[in-house]
Amino acid sequence: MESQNVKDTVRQIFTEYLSANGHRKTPERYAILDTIYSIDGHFDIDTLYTLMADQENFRVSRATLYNTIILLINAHLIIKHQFGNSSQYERSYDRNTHHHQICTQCGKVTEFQNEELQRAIESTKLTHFCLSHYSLYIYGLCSKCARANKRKKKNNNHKKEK
Amino acid sequence: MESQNVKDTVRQIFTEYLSANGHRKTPERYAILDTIYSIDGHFDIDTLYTLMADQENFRVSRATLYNTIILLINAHLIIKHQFGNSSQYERSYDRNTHHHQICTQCGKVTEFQNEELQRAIESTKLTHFCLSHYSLYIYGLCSKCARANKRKKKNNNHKKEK
DNA sequence: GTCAGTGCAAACTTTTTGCAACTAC
DNA sequence: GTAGTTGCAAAAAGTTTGCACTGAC
Repeated sequence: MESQNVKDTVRQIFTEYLSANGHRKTPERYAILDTIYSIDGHFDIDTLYTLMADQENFRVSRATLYNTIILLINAHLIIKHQFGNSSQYERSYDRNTHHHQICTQCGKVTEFQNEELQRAIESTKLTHFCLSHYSLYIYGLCSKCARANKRKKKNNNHKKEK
Repeated sequence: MESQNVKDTVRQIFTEYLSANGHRKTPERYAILDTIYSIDGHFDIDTLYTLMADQENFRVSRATLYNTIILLINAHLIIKHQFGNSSQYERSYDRNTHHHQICTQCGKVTEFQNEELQRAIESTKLTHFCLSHYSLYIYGLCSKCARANKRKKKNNNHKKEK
């Protein structure tokens, strides 16, 4: 789907959500949705704030960002993650299901897809629970940090031998 | 394994970790480890602080709790979760692998086990990444909230009909 | 004796809240 | 016109940091 089509579609979904829940269709809300759907990958509130402040887009306050984010989560247009210190968000419409690898050393987050895993999770029978979405976070060492550690260990051994 | 045995074992693991990394074996650190290993399920810093302040155990400051928690994570004796506002922790030694269901409405977190799912995740081939541990969070509605919503919807329909 | 670790309070970061002004309906 | 929204600033909540003191080694 083309980028503009996606933006139009999510705007429509958002409009329906706002109407259905008696919320107003303010220009701020649409500007925020538009900006979010022009970001690839994760973002936090501060990044979004700066992005909207810098570009000619639209100037909105942090409070409005937080308010709108809640609406967008409820409208299933974005999902929230909590790795690291601040909350991270990502758009959820027209994006492939993916999982997250988080390096416990440098904090780097990478995404990966795995259909088999996806199937396994989605076909899990849950008791007393109605699934909406899920997040799988895999923690460990990225190749860069693993290599750095190896080198460090080697150096330490050399020191000891002296 | 008996509770006391577990506590002895983790204390030993912690001792080895501290020695290996040139950290001191302070009474505060062991008191914190002991308290954590007498808690079932999740806890946050504040809960731990209150628990240790109330009981005769040992009085430690929040700063020390944060410091020690980091050591315990690195020693693989506890793992960190980030649902809701504050970070949650749980002991990881001698506890069954489990996944988390989080109600998006009331925030309640429940654990469940599923060996098939566990196998699927653990057998996933990762590229450029060395797995240490993982967390699967399933979001949705708990049965209580799902029922409450149904009732609410019904009432709204009745109102509209008037 | 030395320096890592501790307690305390202050600082910092992220998020929430109260309130006056604004505007979508 | 009115009530839901916005922006701002203040407050709250969670975590980190600086510093003097303590105690493990």
